[in-house]
Order: sequence, then C-alpha cells, then structure tokens
Amino acid sequence: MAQTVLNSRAPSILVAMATSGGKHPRSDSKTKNSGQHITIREVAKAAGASVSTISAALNNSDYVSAEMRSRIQGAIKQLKYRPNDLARGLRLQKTHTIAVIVPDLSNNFYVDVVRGAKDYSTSANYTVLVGDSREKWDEERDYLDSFHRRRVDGVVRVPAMDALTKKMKPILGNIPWIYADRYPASGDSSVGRVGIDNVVAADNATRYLLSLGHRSIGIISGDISSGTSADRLEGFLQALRAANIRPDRSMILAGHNDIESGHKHAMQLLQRAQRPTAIFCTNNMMALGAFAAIQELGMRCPEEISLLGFDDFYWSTLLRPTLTVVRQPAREVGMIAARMLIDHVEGRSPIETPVLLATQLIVRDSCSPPRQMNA
Amino acid sequence: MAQTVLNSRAPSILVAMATSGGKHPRSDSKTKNSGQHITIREVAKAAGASVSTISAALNNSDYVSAEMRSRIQGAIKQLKYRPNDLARGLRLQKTHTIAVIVPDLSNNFYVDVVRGAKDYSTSANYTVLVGDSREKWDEERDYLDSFHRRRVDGVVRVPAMDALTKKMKPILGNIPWIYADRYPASGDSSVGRVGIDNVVAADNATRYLLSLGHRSIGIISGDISSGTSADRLEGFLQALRAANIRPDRSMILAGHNDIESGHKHAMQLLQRAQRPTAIFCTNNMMALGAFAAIQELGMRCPEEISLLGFDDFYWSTLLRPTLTVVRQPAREVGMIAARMLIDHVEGRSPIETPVLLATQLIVRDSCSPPRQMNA
DNA sequence: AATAAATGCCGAAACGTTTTGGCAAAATTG
DNA sequence: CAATTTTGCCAAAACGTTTCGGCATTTATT
Repeated sequence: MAQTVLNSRAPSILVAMATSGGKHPRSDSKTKNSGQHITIREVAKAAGASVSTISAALNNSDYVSAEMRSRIQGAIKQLKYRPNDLARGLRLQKTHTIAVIVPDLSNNFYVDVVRGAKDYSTSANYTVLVGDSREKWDEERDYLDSFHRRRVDGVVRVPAMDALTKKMKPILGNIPWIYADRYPASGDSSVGRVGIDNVVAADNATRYLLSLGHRSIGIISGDISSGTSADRLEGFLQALRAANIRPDRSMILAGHNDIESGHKHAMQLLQRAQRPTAIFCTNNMMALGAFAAIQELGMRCPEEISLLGFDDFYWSTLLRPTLTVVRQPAREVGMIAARMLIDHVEGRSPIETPVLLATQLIVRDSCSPPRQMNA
Repeated sequence: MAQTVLNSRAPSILVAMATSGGKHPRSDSKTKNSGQHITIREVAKAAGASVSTISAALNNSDYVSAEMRSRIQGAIKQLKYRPNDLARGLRLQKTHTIAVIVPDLSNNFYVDVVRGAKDYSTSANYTVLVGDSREKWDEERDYLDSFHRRRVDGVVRVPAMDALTKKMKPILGNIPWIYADRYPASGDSSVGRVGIDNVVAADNATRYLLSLGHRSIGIISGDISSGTSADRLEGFLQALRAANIRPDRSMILAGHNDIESGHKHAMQLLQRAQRPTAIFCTNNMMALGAFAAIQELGMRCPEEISLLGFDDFYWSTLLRPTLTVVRQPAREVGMIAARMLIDHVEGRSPIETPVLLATQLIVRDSCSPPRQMNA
C-alpha cells in the first residue's frame, strides 16, 4: 500500500510528458467513429437500422415498429449508448437546462434555494447547473458567462452583494433570468422575481420585539443597493413608526451580509454608552456574527440583550440560547423561481410578478423582555 | 408549509410583463441564422472575413494579421458574440469541464471540497459542474448520467453512503473519475483517490482521549461499506490496542453519517447502565446529532461526557461547549482531486495514488478528563 | 532574378444529433 | 381491383464550431 502523504501546502507539480503524440491512433477501422463514445450511428449499425430511425425510437415518437424498437433497445443496452447532449442541444437549439447562481453555498439558506430549484426542474425535465459566486461579482460574471456559452435556457439569479448594480443584458444576452431572494433596487429584470415580502417580514419581527417591551432596538441590515435589504429596513422603520418610536439613526447599521460585518456592527452597538436592548439582524450570517460578539463580550442573551435573526439553520437549536428567527421558505423560493423561469422558457403564460411568499417568525430563546431600565 | 403566492401590494416594481408575444418575430432576413444567438458566421460577415479566420483569431493561434484581428475584435464586441460551447465541445470532442458530485451540500465540509475543486479547475482552465446527491444513490446516478451525456472530461466523486457498492463503468463509460474523501471498500476506481489518512487521524484522536484518562470510549462510526469509515474504526481500535484496552463491541455503533443516526446512537450509548466517558463521532453530522442528544439528556459536556467530532464547521466555536474535532483539509482534498483528474485527462503522468493528506486535531472545550469513577 | 518559404486567408468537412421530405410496402377504402 | 391512405423506414440537411488542405500573395534565400 504505497501511500503518499502530501502536505496540504505542497505545490509539487509533476510535469508534463509530451502532450499529444503526432499520430492519432485510429484503432477501429470498422466504424467511422474514432474515439471515446459510441454514437447513434454505431447503434444504427448494430441494430441494422438507419440513424434517423434510432433517433425516432429514442424520442419515442413517430412510426417505429415494435420489432425494430426492441432491436434498437437491445443495441442501445448492449453498446451502453448514451446520447450526446452537446449535439442534441446544438441541433435543438435548446438545452433543457437552467442555471442557478447563488452568492454563498456555505449558507444553508441558499443550499435550500438550490435544492428547491433543482427539484422543480427535475420534475419538469430540466437539469440545473449551479454557481456559487461567494459574494463576488467577478465570480458571478464568470459563471454567467459560462452559462451563456453553454446555452442554458434560463437562469435563476441571486446576485452577489456587489453585483446589484450590474446590468445583465450585456452578459446574458437573450437568455432570460429571474431574481430569487435578493433583487436590485434598480429594476433591471427579465422574467421577474420571487422572494418574500420583506417589508412585512421585518415589520412583524420588529413588532414582536416591541411587544416584548423593547424600545431601543438596533438593526444590522444589508446594503441598500439591495432592494431586499432596503425593504427589510423599511419594514423595521414602519413598525417603529407605528409604535410612535422615533428611529435612532445611529442604531441603524448597514452590514454586508457576512459574519464579519455582523460581528463588527454588533460590537459597535453593544459597546455604546446607550446600548440597545435588542438587535435585529436581517440575514443569518450577520446574526451569527452578532451572536459571536455577544458571547465574546460575555453578555447574557437574552437577559441583557435580545437577538433576532433572519433565516433558519438546521442547527439553530444547538446554539444557546436557541435563536429566534424569521424563517423564509427557502426551498419554495427556489422551486417557484424555477417554475416561473421554465414557464417563461416554454412560452406558458407567466404568473404575476413579483411573487412574494409569507414568512414565519420562529420564536425560540434569544429574545425576552428587556431588563428593567435601571437594573 | 409556507403559504404561496401573495402578491398583495406591489412595492417597488410594477414590472411590465411584456414577455413574448404569440408570434415569433423573425426580424432579420439578412443572416441565415434564425434565432436567438449570434454565431461566428455573423461575426465573419460583420468583419468581412471568413468563418475559419474568426475561429483562428478566437483561438488566437495561427496567422491572423493585426489589422484583421482588430476588425474581428470590433465585430465581436459590437455584436456581443459569445462562443457556443456545445458546438465547440462537439467538434473538439472535449468540453474542458469536470464534474464534482458530493453527497450533501448542506454539509460545509463538502462545500469546501467543491470550492477547492472549482478553484483548481479554474486555474487550469476547466469549468466544473456540481452535483448534490443528498446521500441517495438514485440522485447520484441521475447526476452522473447527466454528466456523461454532457460529456464532461472527468468526475470527482464523493459517493453517497448507499452508493459505495455500485459499479461506475456501466454509468460513466470511458469517463475517468477519482474518489475524494470517501471511497468504496471494494477498489473500483479509475484515476485513484485522495483523502486523508483516516487510520492515523482516528488513531491520533483516540490517543488524545486516552491521554485525558478515558478508558471507556464509545464510537459512532459510518457504515463499513465505506473504506473511509472502516479506516477510521480501524484507527480507533488500533489506538485502543496500543493502550492495552480491549475494545467493547457494544461501544461500537455504525451510523449513517447523518444527524439522526448520531443522535440515535448517542442516546443509546448514554442511556446504558455502563456508559462511556467519551464519544467519538467519525463525521461532523453525527457529532452534531450526538451533541443534540447530550443537550437533550441534560448532561454536562465535557464534565459528564466528552465529545470528539470530525470535520470543522465555521460556526463550531459558537456552540457551548466549543467542539473538539479532527479537522480535515477539505479544500485541499478538492483541489488535489481536481488536479489529479485534470492531469489524467490531459495525459500527464499521474502522481501516486492514493493521496492522503494530514489532519489536525483541533482541541477546544468538548473533551476533558473523565470524572472520578465513583462520582 | 528565379526559386523557395513563409504569411494571410478561405472553403469544406467533420463532430452527433433531430427533422424534413420522400419512398416503398402494407393496409384501407371506393 | 384500383386508388388512396397509413405505416415503416431512410438519406440528407441543418445546428456552430475547429481543422485540414489549398491558394494566392508577400518575403526570404540562393
């Protein structure tokens, strides 16, 4: 058992032999096909039929006699024939493929969006390609470009945070796309968008905090180039106004939807002389950052500070305290996005857009009434 | 069970739904191309050159004059031409694409594997397709089939747990594949495999528990149809033997690498009359399940029970206690798998296989010396 | 200056499918 | 039984690239 143990750093590249030999070794003289894969042509030969008949049998339409059909099946099985989707897509001018690009696959919310899109697509006989931009426009652009070159039939897009102002038409051309979850404040769109009703979600969440007695609430929201973040902030403010509380601008911080900015801004809020009694984070990563900040400062949650997050994790209940969050129907967002996109692609009449799904406030342990003011 | 479609109020965008009319508007009578995308042919026309010259310029090889080249660039930019990778792949009999299939994208370990593979591939001018089998062979097979039909140049495979006995050749044909992380006990392989040295990783981890004074250690390992799990169990036993401890078979439980089986088996271990003082879980999901079980039973960790896991999470430090784990270089596993696969695809001489990377024991708070026996 | 070689470009043939129009034979009709 | 339709199959033309062999020019070599 010769086991090579490589240091993870080891860059050792064992190099190149001659690339391609001068001669192309044509081994089989029987069939014209030179290479790797068996083609419909070889199936035809084996079944004693013509190429077009094989194709007809494959797309089981048309007139193919039962006998011929079974002969073809036999040949296919025996040769282990697999259709070439490149050729198919080229000829058909249709790939039966959609792409889904999300900003962060390590965020389970987006994994669920992807899975939703995948499941719907599968049921509609489409396959999906997934991209993971890691919140970087450059990566997103590269993915979109690649999707374009592969001629996907459409894309479900959750833009990276720094990509919200980018124009899509130059990148995607005629390929339709739909926004899921996030969407740009500027209304560049193609098929529409699906997400949640961010305003009412944030409004409800904030009302919950108010109902507990909180009057001084900090919010760590996303960048307002995102319509999503803007809406959540809007909902927050709306709830405050409804309760006749004047929002304190210094309590409103714009993060970047990642752990770091959640942490940074929570630190900032918590170390003020007049600190809030509750913090509302408008996405899950920032909530995690805030959670960490609270732990670091040794503050007791929820006794000293309440924390309200967005999006649920499957491991939310393992944290102490367990996290109270606004749960979004991630999977449904993905499913509906895929559905709308595919409907559009297939020329079916579109449903109204934007589609806004309802959220749910999952009350757990991280929020409680604030301590007495002078405690 | 979210409520669906609530359009209620249209917040920012009223969105014109001017999508496709019933008729297909054939606007351009000039070019032969009927449809969506601009082709190299139209670029040729615009640049006043032949198709083959455009191609030559594109693959910037060959003899193309500077003047012609810039004229072509101009036409490309103006028409927003994007090469069609379907046609390209068909002609070239090579897609410059590899696929990566992992069993669970909601497990961050695999996200990192994917990202590693993606980053290496990008640097080598390959793109990657990712599949997420959710631990189900059926889904994995469908993905592999799709990859085959797309004629990917190779696949990095982390098999689903119930897929370890399946033969690949019938599915993938001549497409080469490499195992990453998990591998089947039966040595069906193509390019080789890359992972960690599971035996020594588990051995080291176990020795650590022994060094703390634990003598009664439960292990929740994966199914032994997985070579990976078998190796980890082997390392565990090896460490016990080296310490002259006779392994207690009833302390060895085979889980399924998911939260549920971690939970179930931990419950079982913890509710025995003679319960272990430490539990070793050989993957991260099972560790989480065990963690939950401990919390549920209201046991104090590490005082009453030590817990040692596999794989790190980015949020491991948010749990209380923080988790002591064996950290695997997930990203490197992905990178090296991609490297070996691409090397193979391009006919370079392969490095020795299997490639086994070193792990690291991350000591945090979930393990401590056991309480006095009679406490 | 005559020849050879390099340069710059092009037409046509693939790559593996699907589709269209056609052609026989069989089945149906009058 | 003749005329028609249906059935079963096939050949060839696309789809958008790359590559191979040519063919003119120009440039280099005697």
